[in-house]
Amino acid sequence: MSEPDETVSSKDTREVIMEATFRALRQRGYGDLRMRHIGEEMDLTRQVIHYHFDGKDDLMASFLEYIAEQYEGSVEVDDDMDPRAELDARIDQCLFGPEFDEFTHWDRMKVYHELFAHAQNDDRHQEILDDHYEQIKGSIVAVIERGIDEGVFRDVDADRFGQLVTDAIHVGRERRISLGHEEAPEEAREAIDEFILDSLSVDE
Amino acid sequence: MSEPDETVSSKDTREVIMEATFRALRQRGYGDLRMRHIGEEMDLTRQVIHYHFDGKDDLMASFLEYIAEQYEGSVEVDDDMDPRAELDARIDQCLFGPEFDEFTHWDRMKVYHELFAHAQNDDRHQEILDDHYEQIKGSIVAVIERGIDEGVFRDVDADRFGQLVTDAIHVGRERRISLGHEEAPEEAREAIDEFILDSLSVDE
DNA sequence: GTATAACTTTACCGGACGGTAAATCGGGGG
DNA sequence: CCCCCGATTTACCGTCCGGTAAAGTTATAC
Repeated sequence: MSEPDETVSSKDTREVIMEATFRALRQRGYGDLRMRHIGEEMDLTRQVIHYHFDGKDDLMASFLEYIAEQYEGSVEVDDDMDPRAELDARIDQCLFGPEFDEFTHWDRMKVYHELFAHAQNDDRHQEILDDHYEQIKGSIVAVIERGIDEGVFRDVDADRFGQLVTDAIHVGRERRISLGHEEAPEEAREAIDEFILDSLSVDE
Repeated sequence: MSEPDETVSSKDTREVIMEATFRALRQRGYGDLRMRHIGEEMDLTRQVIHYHFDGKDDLMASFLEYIAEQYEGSVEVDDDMDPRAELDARIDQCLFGPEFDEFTHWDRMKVYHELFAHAQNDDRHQEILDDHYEQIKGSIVAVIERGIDEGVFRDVDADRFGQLVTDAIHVGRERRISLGHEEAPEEAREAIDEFILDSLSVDE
């Protein structure tokens, strides 16, 4: 039931369900999420969910793909940006923004990190999130490689540096979300600059 | 109901319940944990839990304190260790060991990180975990400060470096647990060495 | 206009959930 | 010997859960 349907209205309805799931998940958290709550966040009744998805597990897997896709699609960089500027933009985007439609960056991250933790008990979720991790890390690795080619970065192991940056972003967000450390994303940004990006520059 | 009881047997029973909770949590995961499952992991019936704890929420908060305490108590360092050796030992302990009784390091970490993610929806859990984070980070900051005093480390911001190390440990574990990246803890160890500890040494 | 297919609603179910009341057990003091 | 009381078991309950069957609605094609 996860493959896209043909008709227009069913696509709309699936979108409506995804947004309702988001709203319910934001308010209740993953552990207290009930099909009924999702229904209450829509104009439609909760039983339509069972028509469009094969039960709760399928819904959650589809929702995880939906939110990961939104995340990936949200990255905007100019083609003519220099590598360092693009790298900065990507990092800032992961740590601080952007907002679109009714949901804030931290709404999305709260839900994302909650599903991330749950993935250890769900192979399907783990697979989706691993793909997404590779995608995010890959986009950072790519810009580092471009910087090396263009001579603005030192000839480092791009994969390794990309992973460091990705992980530093992740833990900065998580400390804010799980422990309530409001300053954690800013601190993560500074640590990335000082300990990783500085050793990337050719003119250090 | 969280304060320690006086009698001997009630203390034993609480311990039995904690261990049963651990076993159930390891097998089922937090989201699928039921009072019934904990009962099945003990010789006692599940209703004794309600005699010793004020329901599931109180049980889980007590369990979180129990597991955090175990974690803290597990760190063994000699008093006469030099700061760099103690720092290495503490990092390795957080990343790789030790095991005690029937549970492995990763059993404990799986449960710990799952509760960590849940803390964003539970103020009591957040408070306990924040205290624990400060404790772990504090022990690392302390040894860095000692190293600075003894002249084996450069005069850096010990609090900042302690946080970097703590966070790098956390994300290395999480990537292994949530995404199944078996090599992540090793990579975290190498990254800590190369990017953080190297810039601590006076003889770089 | 009416047959058909897509979609939505109404009504309902069996089971699992956390929790409680009351009965029972078992050891120490009188 | 029995009473007391903390500890545990047995039996049970009201509620909520995810899911389904069937009726109703709407739009389109012929």
